[in-house]
Amino acid sequence: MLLKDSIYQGDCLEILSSCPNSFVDLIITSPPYADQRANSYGGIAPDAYVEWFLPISEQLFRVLKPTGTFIINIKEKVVNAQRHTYVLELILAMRKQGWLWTEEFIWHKKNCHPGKWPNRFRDAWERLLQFNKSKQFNMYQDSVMVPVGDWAKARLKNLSETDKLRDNSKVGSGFGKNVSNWVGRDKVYPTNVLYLATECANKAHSAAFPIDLPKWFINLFSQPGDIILDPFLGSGTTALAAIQLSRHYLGIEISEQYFQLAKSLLEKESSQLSLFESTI
Amino acid sequence: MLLKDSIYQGDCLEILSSCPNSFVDLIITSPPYADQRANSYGGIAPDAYVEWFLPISEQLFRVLKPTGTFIINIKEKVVNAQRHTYVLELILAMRKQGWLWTEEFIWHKKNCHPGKWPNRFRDAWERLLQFNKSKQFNMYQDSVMVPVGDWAKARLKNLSETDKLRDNSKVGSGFGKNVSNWVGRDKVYPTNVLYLATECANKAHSAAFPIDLPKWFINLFSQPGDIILDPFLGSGTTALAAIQLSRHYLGIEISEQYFQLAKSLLEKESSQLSLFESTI
DNA sequence: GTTCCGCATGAATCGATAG
DNA sequence: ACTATCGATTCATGCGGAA
Repeated sequence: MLLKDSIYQGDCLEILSSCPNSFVDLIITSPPYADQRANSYGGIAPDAYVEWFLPISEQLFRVLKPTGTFIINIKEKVVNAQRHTYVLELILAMRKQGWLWTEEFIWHKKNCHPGKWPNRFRDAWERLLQFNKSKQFNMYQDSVMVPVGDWAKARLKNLSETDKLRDNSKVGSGFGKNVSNWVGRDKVYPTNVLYLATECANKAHSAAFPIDLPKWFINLFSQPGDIILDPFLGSGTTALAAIQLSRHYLGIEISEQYFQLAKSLLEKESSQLSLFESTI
Repeated sequence: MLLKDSIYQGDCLEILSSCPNSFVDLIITSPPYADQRANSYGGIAPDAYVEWFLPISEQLFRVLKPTGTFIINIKEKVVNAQRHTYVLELILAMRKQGWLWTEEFIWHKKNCHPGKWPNRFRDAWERLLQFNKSKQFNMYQDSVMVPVGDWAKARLKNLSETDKLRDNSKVGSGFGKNVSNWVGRDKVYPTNVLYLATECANKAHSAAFPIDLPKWFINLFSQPGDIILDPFLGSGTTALAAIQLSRHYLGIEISEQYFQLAKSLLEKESSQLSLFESTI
């Protein structure tokens, strides 16, 4: 039996087996991409990726509540000058397991990895696949509404000199017309594209994705007190986001090194939180 | 035998059959989405989409030069509260036809259609799938370079100074190369995400993509004088882009109404162009 | 105390070289 | 022929020391 607000070190398939059915409200994870993180996961070969992941997604299906959501952050790598198809095949295979493929959000990365090649540009986006067990899943859209002020500010920023040239678009003229759709409203709903920067590598503790990413989905698909699971915890970003939003968390990480890092970061966060609460 | 700089009205499968092998340099198209444009295409059902498209992509494979590129703008629709899988299946099936799935660009729509649903947000992106016949395809990256990000303005005021030092520290053999790459640099290569407004040049119709989209790919994957094909021409945006960039075009459109619209728009553009040329 | 600037560092990919 | 390793390429970001 797993405890709430805990993280476990070990193989997620093993640890998940001691988790009850219909236990968690939301799963957010970023599994190791094919051939990445070879030291902890043995570098799953692209051709073997689906086969490797399916037993895990089967367990995740079991532990997720019927109203819950599963968000998976993934991107196919280039193999032999082509995009590999393991992500496409994974979606098709998970549907056969019973998952509903509800939506595909896009993480548009503000700062992607540099590089230059004769046949392709830098990869500036990743998939955020949303899976559900039923059509009646919990979604709290109002919690992620964007204030019109911010929205306008963001759009105006895009009209800066540089961005005008970058996009080579006529937003200048078309802008007013579209703005008029929103004038008078306090908040607007976001879209299915998230435009965020990756966390910089030389930050104190870099993570695969920025904390705003799990935070956004936690707000959207859960309520305070719900349980958030991340079976590939890494440095603990998902659990950190859960704490900061008053949700319970459950984390699994196979690598001793990442586990210790996550542990210390979470302890630090918790102590700061209780310190803060005691001073109120 | 098809003529350059012409558009044809009829079924693209039929008309393509009279097109020679290895004839066109670049194909850009936005095929009718499943269940859309029901009046012209009989509303292809999502489940029948792949079956309907494969004979067409087979013809396109034949008419494309070995160094050419095929760009297809597509997005799966929502069926029964799920994203349908016909696009994923189409990619897998086209690979079996011999196509290489080189890349997936994202069109991040700046101002997407407003709307609200209980279980999803507004859809602000579409796929731009790149297929090739061989790994050695033509790509002219310099033609689509964009201004460097804002960070450079604030930080690289003394760039030349820095780069001189950087270059001097290296061995003399590389002299000049690195300097020319960086001194006075104000442009960088773009990424695989295109952030464009949905606004299209002519508002008489809907569904078409903005002309900057085909223009970007025409600049990237072809040279002046090359032949650009769009087997689902619609209102003629692709051909218009080709004209404006001094490429030859070839367009096919089944709908009489769209065909006439494209024809008049192209004639107008051509006459303006020749008028402009005669005044030089 | 602000602002400025040098520097290291990436969920990367390709081509060449080596075994 | 086929796999493994390595160097070259690129640009946005945060930290820390300097002005």
